[in-house]
Amino acid sequence: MKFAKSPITIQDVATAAGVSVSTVSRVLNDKVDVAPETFEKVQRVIEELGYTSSLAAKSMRSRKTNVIGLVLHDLEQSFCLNVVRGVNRAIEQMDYDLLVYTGGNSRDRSWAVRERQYVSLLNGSITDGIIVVTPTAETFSTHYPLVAVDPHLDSADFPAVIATNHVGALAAMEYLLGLGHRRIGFIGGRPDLQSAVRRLQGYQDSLRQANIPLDPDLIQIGDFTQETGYRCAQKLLALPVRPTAIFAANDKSAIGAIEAITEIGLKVPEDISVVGFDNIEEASFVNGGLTTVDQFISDMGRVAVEMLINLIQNQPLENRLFRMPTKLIVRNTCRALEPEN
Amino acid sequence: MKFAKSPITIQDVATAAGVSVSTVSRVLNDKVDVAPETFEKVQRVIEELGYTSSLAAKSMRSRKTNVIGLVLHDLEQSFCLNVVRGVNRAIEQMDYDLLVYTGGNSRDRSWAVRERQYVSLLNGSITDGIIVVTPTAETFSTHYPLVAVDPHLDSADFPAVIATNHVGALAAMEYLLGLGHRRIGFIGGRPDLQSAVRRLQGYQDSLRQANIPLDPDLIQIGDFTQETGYRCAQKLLALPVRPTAIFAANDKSAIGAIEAITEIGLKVPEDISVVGFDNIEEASFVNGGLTTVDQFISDMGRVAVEMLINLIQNQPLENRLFRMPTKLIVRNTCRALEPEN
DNA sequence: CTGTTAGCGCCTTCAC
DNA sequence: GTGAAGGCGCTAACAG
Repeated sequence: MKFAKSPITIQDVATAAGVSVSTVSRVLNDKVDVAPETFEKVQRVIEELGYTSSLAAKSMRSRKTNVIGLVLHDLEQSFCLNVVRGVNRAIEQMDYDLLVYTGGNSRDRSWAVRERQYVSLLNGSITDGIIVVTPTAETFSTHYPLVAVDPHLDSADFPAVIATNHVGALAAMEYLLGLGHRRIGFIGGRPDLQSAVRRLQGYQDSLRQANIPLDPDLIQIGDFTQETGYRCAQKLLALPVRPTAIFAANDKSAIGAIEAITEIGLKVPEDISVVGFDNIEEASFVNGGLTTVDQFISDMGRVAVEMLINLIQNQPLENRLFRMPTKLIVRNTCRALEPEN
Repeated sequence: MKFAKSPITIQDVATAAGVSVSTVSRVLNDKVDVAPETFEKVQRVIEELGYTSSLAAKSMRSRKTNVIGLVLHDLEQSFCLNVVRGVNRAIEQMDYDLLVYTGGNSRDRSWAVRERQYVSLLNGSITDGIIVVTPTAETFSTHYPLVAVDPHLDSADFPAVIATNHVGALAAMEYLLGLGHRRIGFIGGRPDLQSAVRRLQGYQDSLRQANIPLDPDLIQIGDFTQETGYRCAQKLLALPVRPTAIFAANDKSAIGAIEAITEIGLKVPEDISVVGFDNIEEASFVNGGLTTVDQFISDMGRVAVEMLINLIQNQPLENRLFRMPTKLIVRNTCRALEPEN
């Protein structure tokens, strides 16, 4: 493979095929008005020369690229990953391509800047519309369609699809309370994430509603990773009065927690019940099946794509804010508390 | 936020600032020949109007975008994820931006086509160069720099950085053999991946070298996930004569294997030794620390970026093929076999 | 059916 | 120091 700095242009193809550039353009864009033989000849030359039209030039002229952009902070969280998965699947159906920009989990404060910068850089130029996942910036300057997934503010001034984190947490807690648990530990996630905050609120609200006093010792804040889940659980287990159940703000933490519980010789669910949040793939087989709250993350990606494409095609949006419902998935990590307790 | 279809152009800025487009262009590109006051005025107008220059138009004119592309099949494998991480970190140092294209783990055969398509689409048009991770296609038609990470063929006709999978597997096996193990199970990965094949070869070669007959029952093929690691281990454990050690072709599989081992009441490393491959983050704390082979995946990303940027800047490449060394990381999942065995 | 023409938004000479 | 003009590769009229 040579890296000759001599890109083949539509002009080269035209000359080689003995036609005009517009004819080549027509072939490229599958226009009908081309003689079959001409079409084939041009096609052959394109093949031979290994020509590909320049996205840059094309988009500049036609103001339409059929490419949608995805801007996300971090590819390492399962949340983002699952959104990408959903977006990808949805994109494949439609006739669009996907370009992802990610800042590479650099947790610096300047992310909001780069986020905005990327939106302006791509949108309307190389991209017909953009999906921003858990945006940090509160506003974007783009004249082109933009949809956010799980933004920090509900009052965001752009269309968004959000997870019903609070409702989901309530459902999990309700279940645990229904099983008779009163002393329930909580393993939280990064406080800078909307989802983490909301789940914690759900935890607290349902306790309050059940007239159970909040015990700050029962709340351990991690960062949504398995490792901190493990460490937070250790702290919970070291408490003078151990919780009978643990609600982890995501599945990864829950898995870490189960690890910690198992390690000290206790069993899930016999000794301690555990509920997670997310319903990631692993959840289905960890410890015989983790009871968790499904928030249909990849569906959020799909919905975002649908909204965006509607916007791109100038179709009306039925809802500027789509709330993705959550669903409690009961598996094998919870157990009713014995009456003696 | 409004999506008015009226992108602000350099012309709008020029008019608003009462200067010509070329002056604005000069300001944009930090040219020296601009009066300080003019500079500031233009800058202010740009700010006010929220103007961002079009990547498309810019790249078309100047044939240089300072954007590099990353094409990868699948974002869900830890290998790819770690490469992305390394690339991201390296990119941040240099003055480049990164655009990722991923096919969204669709394992269909048409990936090679889309891969090539994307390379042509982006390269030289929107991208100054491209890194392809574990390419499926054997050749790419681009006149611009391209570097592959872990390609299938050694004989690839593009610069590449490859993992020394075979050497790494030998090291792991040597270690296990040195501990006295003779009956060693192997959990493989997807056979369509070069890395999986090489690690299996390493397993077989070292056995052969130690004059230990190959037992096909000891080789279970998974797909690099924790789940299949778990299932493969179950099969290994169900064997009439159980292996005393298991070499898993990646850490995820190893973790699944440990799960299976623990589940039937056996202990790692007391009853069975386990070695992984990759040294992913989790490896440091699973089961008190997983002994594994570090292949410095994110460094591979960094090296790829360095090679690519050299290529872009027309600097000579010292090596067209960079072999990333591997290193055995001894932790707590292996144990010397008692002499009685 | 096909060629000619006119820009898309920007950068780069070249004048002034 | 600044403006005017040309052209990057392409598509979309409009002619023929």
